[in-house]
Amino acid sequence: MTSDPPSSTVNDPLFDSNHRIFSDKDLLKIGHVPEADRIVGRDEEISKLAKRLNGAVFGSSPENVMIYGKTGTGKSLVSRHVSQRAQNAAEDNIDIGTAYIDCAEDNTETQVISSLAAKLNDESATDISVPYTGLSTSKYYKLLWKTLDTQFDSTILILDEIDLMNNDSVLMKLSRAEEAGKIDCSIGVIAISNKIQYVDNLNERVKSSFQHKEIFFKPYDANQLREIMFNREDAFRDGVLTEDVIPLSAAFAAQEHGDARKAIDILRHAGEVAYEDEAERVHENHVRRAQQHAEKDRFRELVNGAPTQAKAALLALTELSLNSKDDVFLTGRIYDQYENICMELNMDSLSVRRFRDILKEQAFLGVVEIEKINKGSAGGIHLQNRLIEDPEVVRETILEDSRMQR
DNA sequence: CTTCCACCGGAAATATTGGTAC
DNA sequence: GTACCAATATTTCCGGTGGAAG
Repeated sequence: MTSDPPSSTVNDPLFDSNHRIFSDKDLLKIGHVPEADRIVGRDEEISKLAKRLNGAVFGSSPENVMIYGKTGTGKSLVSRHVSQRAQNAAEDNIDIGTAYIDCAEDNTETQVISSLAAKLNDESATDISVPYTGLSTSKYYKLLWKTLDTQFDSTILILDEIDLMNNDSVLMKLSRAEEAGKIDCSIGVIAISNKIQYVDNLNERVKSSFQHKEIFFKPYDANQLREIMFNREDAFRDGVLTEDVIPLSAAFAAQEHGDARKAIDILRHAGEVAYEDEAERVHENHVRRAQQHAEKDRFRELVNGAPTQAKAALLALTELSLNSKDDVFLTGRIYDQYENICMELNMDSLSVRRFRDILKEQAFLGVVEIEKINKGSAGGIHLQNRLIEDPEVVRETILEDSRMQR
């Protein structure tokens, strides 16, 4: 997590180690955990969480905790911070393991368990190797238990964005492992979610075995956002930031329900914009442009990162939009166009059923908009699809892909 | 008030991908 | 190379929809 000091051994002038704008950009990275005295306005949450984990430090069981709060309110930050401190504070004869899993990446039971095992496993200490994939779920569990047993007295597991996981039973199995005598290591789970109803939707069996306390995180207010950013000012060189930059970024982020992640993103972007501009200092207009860029970039990335079939589908929709004055089209109409495109590009075309789902996925990502309409006896229920962004822009983005050339 | 159109969308079945272990 | 495994992609099948037309 800590970065290397800037090296001065590079003498090719093409790469300059003395960045004009940033002095330590890592401070603005998403996963960055600042030192204790730089965490703003979360004292209460920190001490609450610490109380729950207290047991681990002295060799008894930590409690499970469920943390709620919107994005960018410091949930992951505080969890990582407190668990790290618990690990450091543990008594001499006590070994605490900690692991952080983002369920947005590992969103199945097996992936979570295998990642946990891989992260906690110290091969030199356990003589176990955890394969990246290929084993059955139960084998991964066995590897995890073995790892925990041989290395730790207590473990704190952070499961971030747990609502994105498709299977609850991990929570149950983790809580039960100890009482079932499978392992001799206590486990405390910190589950993080931004949906308050998460627990309500849990399976009853899971709910009863995952006994937990709940902690709520409030959004940051504008003052706290500002303070957070001032705390990371060191990421920039001295005097590079003009006065308005931080307050303005804070204001933008405050509009997004006090999302500190957004605030820092904008700040970093503004620095990048200023750099590309060859400006000496970061000004207010860089922040504004950073804000706009962020939106466009996000969209381009969505389209660019889409699978080839999805691109073909979007291309069909774009061509229809460009060639008629309408901008909404029925799925069937788009499908015909899509089949033409596939034929010309010499690629396989998917079934209509699948095609519908692809459009729905794109709607979920915010690239298209779908409305359900009913034509009565003239044709029942249909979906009307519309591109949200300018078709010309979408078309250009898609055509950047070499597989889309005709 | 009923009919009826043709697409919608859930579910199950099947195929494909990408990996370990032996 | 063979047997497994999880995850994801796609196809097949089919009952459900709901408002305009009659």
